[in-house]
Amino acid sequence: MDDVEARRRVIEAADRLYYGNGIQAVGMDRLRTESGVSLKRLYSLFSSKEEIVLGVLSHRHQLWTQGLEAQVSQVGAPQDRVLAVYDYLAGWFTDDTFRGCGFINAFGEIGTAPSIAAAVREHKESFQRFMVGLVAQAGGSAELAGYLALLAEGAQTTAAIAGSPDPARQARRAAQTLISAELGDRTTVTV
Amino acid sequence: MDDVEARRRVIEAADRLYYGNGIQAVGMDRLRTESGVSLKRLYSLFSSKEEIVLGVLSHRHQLWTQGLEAQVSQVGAPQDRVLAVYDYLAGWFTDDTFRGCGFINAFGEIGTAPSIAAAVREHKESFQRFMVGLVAQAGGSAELAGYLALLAEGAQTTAAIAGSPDPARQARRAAQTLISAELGDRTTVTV
DNA sequence: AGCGTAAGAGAACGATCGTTCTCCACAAAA
DNA sequence: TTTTGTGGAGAACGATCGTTCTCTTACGCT
Repeated sequence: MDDVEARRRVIEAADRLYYGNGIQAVGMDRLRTESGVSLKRLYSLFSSKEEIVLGVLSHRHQLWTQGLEAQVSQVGAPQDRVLAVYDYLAGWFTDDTFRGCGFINAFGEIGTAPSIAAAVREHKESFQRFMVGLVAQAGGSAELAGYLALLAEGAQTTAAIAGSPDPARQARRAAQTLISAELGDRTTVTV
Repeated sequence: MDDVEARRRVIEAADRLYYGNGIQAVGMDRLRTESGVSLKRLYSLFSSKEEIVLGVLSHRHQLWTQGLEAQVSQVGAPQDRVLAVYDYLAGWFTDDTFRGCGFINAFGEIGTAPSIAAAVREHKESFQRFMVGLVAQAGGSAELAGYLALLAEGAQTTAAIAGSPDPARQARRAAQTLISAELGDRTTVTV
């Protein structure tokens, strides 16, 4: 097993364990057992647990971004591409391992560590930028994109706590209303 | 110091420490030191740390509810009473100890404990009911109330992570748009 | 074959976790 | 004054934390 493969196994196991149980609740011994990577190797690949957490967040950011872009790319009409964000959320919320946004959870638990707080902030800023671009393609303002991002964030926490995927559809309908209010209804082409 | 006063000191210290540092990061020794209540007394007042966390959540629920109702009660016009929710958030977000919603944080960190998850769920359901009532007074639907609750939830996490109180005002403007879309603009009386 | 070295398993380290127990001081009752 | 008992301070408990170290095995090189 080379270093690349070992890192992959560690990050994958850590992501699953930290996300499902909380970060502090999972010790290095458990991570060793479930990743199959010895403690010595773990500490040669990562300098500390905090580095592993940062690696997990980076990995999660990639998965999120790729999944989101894949969902959006399946849709053509600019306004529907914006709404596809909430369809992506709806699919995620029905995953039975769903337990809210891993970044928000990490921030609440160990956001006092500056490097963790920074990683979470960057992820959320990246999502904001993504929404601004997507909304701009539909002719909408950055202000509108901010509203739609708030709805997406609210849907994530509400779905996690209520244990229901419904907030995704609810957020989608609210987004439709906000888009229509700024842009008018463009489901039929106007010239 | 009677039991009532001792409980008050424990809950107050625990709330401050857990909210500011995360729950698992604060041990019973620190809680003993900062509350001034001995470990023996602590365990005669509460059967376990989990009971203390539940007490903190209950206390936080009371503070939140009272503060919210106080803010809303200062306003007369039904639509403005709805918007006062976001003014309450704006005030909270500027508190320099603000670190997001304590319930969301607790859920992410130790939501695997059923009693904690239940307490968080009840708090959020209570807020949903509050919004439904408030929106109904303005002639709005439960569906609209759901949208406005999502905005409030999203504003809390976004403000915490971005470290800015601005999402409160952003959510307020989005809420205004959603209210106008369902009810029309009622800032001047229409007959 | 003999030697050097990297990596494995997991014991060990000091610290701290939640919880319990011991010991002592002081106040009320006899 | 002596006895009894309640509650405080904090030591102690076993477990587990993140991290390091030891010991052993096994493989590459000459």
